[in-house]
Amino acid sequence: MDGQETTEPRGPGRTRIQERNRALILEAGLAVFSETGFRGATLDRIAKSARLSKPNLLYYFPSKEAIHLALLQGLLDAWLAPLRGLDPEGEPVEEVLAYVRRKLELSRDFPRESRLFANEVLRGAPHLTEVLGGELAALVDEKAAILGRWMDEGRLARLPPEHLVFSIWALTQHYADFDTQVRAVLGDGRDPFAEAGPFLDLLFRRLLAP
Amino acid sequence: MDGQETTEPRGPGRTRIQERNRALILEAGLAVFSETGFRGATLDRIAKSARLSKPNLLYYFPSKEAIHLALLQGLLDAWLAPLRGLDPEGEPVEEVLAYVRRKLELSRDFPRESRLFANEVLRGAPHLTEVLGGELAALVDEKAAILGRWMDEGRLARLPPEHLVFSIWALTQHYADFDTQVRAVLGDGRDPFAEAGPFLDLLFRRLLAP
DNA sequence: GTCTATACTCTGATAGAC
DNA sequence: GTCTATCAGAGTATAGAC
Repeated sequence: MDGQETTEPRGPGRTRIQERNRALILEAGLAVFSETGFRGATLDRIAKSARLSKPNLLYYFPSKEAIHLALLQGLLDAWLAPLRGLDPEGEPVEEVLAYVRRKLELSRDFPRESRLFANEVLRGAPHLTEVLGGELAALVDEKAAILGRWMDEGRLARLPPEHLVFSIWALTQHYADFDTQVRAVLGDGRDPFAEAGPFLDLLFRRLLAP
Repeated sequence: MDGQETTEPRGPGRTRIQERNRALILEAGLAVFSETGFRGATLDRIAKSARLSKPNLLYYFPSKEAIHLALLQGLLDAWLAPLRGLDPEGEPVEEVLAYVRRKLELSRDFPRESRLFANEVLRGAPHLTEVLGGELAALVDEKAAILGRWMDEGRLARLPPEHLVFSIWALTQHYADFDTQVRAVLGDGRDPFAEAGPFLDLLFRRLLAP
């Protein structure tokens, strides 16, 4: 998700080369895993994409699974950041709209990360069970409580708060995960994300107006 | 999607056993492909699930790809039927709501089919390119025109019609494809689909009211 | 730190007996 | 129609030279 080795602090005892190669492998792994899922990905293709030999890959990561886990871990913070940013002190409708916008930007700017995540959840999320039931569920609970309070105060239309969150996830991620289908329907020359922005803005404004 | 060999017409020159085994293989293929995607699925697992030997599998289908293609083909009609059912003579809001309901029922009753489809589109839909750009795009164009007409007549809120369709797909399929995540957030003892029904009803009623 | 070579398993697919 | 046996290739991972 970034590549600045000069500013990024290095792990304990890691040389610049090691940092660089780890980054190369993660970048390659992201490309391959997001396309074919965990089981469909092969070390051969990751190695080729990273321009490293297969054994060299396994010098940096003990296994294929380790690469996958490292990617998912690194992804999660960035993925949950927009929801974390929902400010209980803010203006309700605008707060939710800002969340929708940030989430749509993630879909636009990091579609491979979105698909990596989608692939994992589709499988039943074997590498994410603890996170989904723990960190994620807790975060949604916390923010759902805020949304519920706003609804009680009449500052937001009454809706099941968790499903409101699901609807934001579904609508924004759809443009990354189903990109192929969206483009097939819209045809060439149209920009799905440019159209999705105003559409989702309008949708949630209508939905949430108290 | 069904199993009644007695009422279902048989293909040309197929015995009852052949029909039955083909159905067994497709059922097993659906289970495996929907979990791990095309590349992640193996003939071994499909064979085991169908309780047939691997060569016997390949007696009925010439290749792994053929099983996958047969599944996708069989799926598409059922998948597009709800949208086809959108009646230009009906009452606009109720027509769209009926479509949403039928689509959500598909997600609830055929989640594996939904995930099979999601897996394929996530990969870039190599086995569906013609269909997406052809049949699907044409159907959406046709129905988008109807929606646009209703909007012109002031019987439906003005929205980009294609994105309205995308939003229906995204919101209904989310409950099948991200079932793991939804359940992790909601916790045990809650029924995602029972809650999603009224929620989506409310959402689209608010969104579409002229 | 990186490579070649290789062990060993799994995978899709075929041959041929019954 | 179904099975056992088997193939060639791809898969993950390791050993060991440099």
